[in-house]
Amino acid sequence: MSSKEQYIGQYFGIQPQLLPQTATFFKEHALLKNEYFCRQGRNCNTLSFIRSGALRVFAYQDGKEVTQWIAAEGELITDLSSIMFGTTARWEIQALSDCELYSIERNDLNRLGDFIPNWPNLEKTFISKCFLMLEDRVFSFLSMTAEERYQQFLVKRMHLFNEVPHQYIASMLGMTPETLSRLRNKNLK
Amino acid sequence: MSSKEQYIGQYFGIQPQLLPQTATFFKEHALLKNEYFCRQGRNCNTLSFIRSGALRVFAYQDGKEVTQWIAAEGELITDLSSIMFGTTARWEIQALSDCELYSIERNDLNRLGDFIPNWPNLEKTFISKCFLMLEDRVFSFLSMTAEERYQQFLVKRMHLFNEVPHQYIASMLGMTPETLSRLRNKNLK
DNA sequence: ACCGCTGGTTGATATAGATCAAGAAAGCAC
DNA sequence: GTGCTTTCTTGATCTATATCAACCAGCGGT
Repeated sequence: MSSKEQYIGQYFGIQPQLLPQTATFFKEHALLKNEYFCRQGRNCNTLSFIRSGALRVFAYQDGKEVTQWIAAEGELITDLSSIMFGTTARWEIQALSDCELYSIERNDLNRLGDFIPNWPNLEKTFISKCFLMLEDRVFSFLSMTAEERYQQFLVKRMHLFNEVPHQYIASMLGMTPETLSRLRNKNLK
Repeated sequence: MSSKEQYIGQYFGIQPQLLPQTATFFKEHALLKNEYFCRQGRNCNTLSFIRSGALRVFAYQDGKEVTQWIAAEGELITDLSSIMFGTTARWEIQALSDCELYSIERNDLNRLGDFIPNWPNLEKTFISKCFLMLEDRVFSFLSMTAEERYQQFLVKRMHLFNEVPHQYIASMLGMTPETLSRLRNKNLK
């Protein structure tokens, strides 16, 4: 089984015998560091598995960039609003390093249901899990201090510290780079 | 068309001719103030439209109640994890006032697809919208002050101020009741 | 009408985290 | 390797918001 089939199979839970056919819809595609996967206000018709590299999802607020999310190897990246509803993208998505992606276009995505019997359910399951993750994230802002959010991040996604600039991690956690730096320092001792 | 059919039709975008059949799955059911719709750690097998009243979704953190969300008339209430995946509920959900609900049980929900042709898609659309709402909420914590979140809440859901205790609104917005009180006071002048 | 309780307001003080500024380190191009 | 740019760290100060405490108002029950 190709690496591409493995990624797709794991993520969506597609039956092995359907994997080869499914995989043909996903094209390999590369992105150089700093290239944009998607621009706010334009259409984003692509959903991609990240085979290598990392991307950040952000938007401008009062002239500053606010990082909503960082996606890394083994995860999916897209602008959900655009891919689901055909609206213009809500987010800027930019490569933080050179990326290798397996990408499917919106019209092909909508055709997966033609031969994967329970596709709409798999899709529903996938989005539900994303929803639950965001629920946890909202709760973390309601109930945790910056330090606690940092600790939680350490446990869940420590590897990102070696892969992406810390300033973006800080923004994603809702703190300044200075605060993140001090927390790191404090926790080393 | 009954009020029940209207609620359901509006929310999920079900074709008019299927509405009567769909509506039979939703039972009217009442909840008294302070009664629990769902308890954390137990199963929550119900999804309900709120015909009247309001409920709050919360969890305990360090002995304190943290309000994740308040749902009011015209909205849906459930524990998504429990209803989707059959897990135990992540949240406590309690009636803030006497409530009239239109409720469907989990097994009936799963049977709607038998006669509503594009049901899985309608469900997917519904959850996607919830996801986008949470995305905005996360962004509000990353990029806005307590005062800005309050202002935004005023525009979107001002009516809740007359319906539920302010302390829960404060918690949901990520601030203390004292801060909310001061912001309200400041903005009246 | 009165009592109690829950929720809201107001003031005084404390503090987590932001901001501003300067320097150090780490990447990257040539 | 050298220099330039970007990122990270550290320190000093400031500020939004939390905390603590007291008081007040409204409402439901009797």
